Amino acid sequence: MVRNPCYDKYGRKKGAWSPEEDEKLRAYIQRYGHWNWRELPRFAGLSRCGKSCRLRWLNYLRPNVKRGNYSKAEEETIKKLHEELGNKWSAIAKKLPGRTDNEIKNYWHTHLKKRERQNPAKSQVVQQPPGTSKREGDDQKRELESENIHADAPSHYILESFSMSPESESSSSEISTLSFDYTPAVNEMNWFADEGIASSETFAEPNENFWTEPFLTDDSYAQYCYPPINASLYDSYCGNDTDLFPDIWSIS
DNA sequence: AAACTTATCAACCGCGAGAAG
DNA sequence: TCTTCTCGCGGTTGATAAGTT
Repeated sequence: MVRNPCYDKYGRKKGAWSPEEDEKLRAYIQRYGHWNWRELPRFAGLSRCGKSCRLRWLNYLRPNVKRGNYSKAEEETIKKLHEELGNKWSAIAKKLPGRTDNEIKNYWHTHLKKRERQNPAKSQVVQQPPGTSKREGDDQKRELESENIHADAPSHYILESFSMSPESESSSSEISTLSFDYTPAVNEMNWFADEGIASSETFAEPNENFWTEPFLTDDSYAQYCYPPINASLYDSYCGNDTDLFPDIWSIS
């Protein structure tokens, strides 16, 4: 279901994420936040483009991301908001805590859109029509199961007011919005360590210039850089405007 | 059992908005 | 203003699981 790993012309990995990459990214962001997506993979030791890291974090690694099993309430919310907002997936996702725009978009295209077409007059969840594939039937079964699980699930307005406990909040997407407007002191970073990040030791503590140095300019930062390269050559890391990378990456 | 078809969803791509210089 | 850069969004792709013939 995932794309095979491959490498772009700059040597950056594309396709499916390995558990090791996931762990590196998760540990890095939970420890330091995502201060700059473009630069992040370099510091996190990932040969990925920032965009890919961002997507992976938001859609998969971020705490409190719910997966699968949409409740009826969530489904109704999606349908209703889609009627109101159209394909504003990110806006819809904001109303569904734990769901990502990508996931909602996928869900819409694979489940709801089809049903809307089959029964445009009715925005209710409809019974499985005869002749529908077995797989669809399984989906409905899963949906019904999830419906039971979430029998008391609130409407989207209630979902909207969903608030996380202080504990979950501290380990949730709030972290994902941490920017370097907020410059944590080293002891404050232990806050992340409290999350029980197994590989938090992967990253050495930065020196005091770490957060204000936009680019690697000397070897003292090499520990954050994988593969170790001259940062000045890294400038267009995630852009489409450099031919330097084949050589750079081939060094490692 | 094999070949073919369909559904799913993670991930990629391109573009636009907004911020900063 | 204009340019550059980063981020986020929405559309699309493609590998693979699941179903059908």
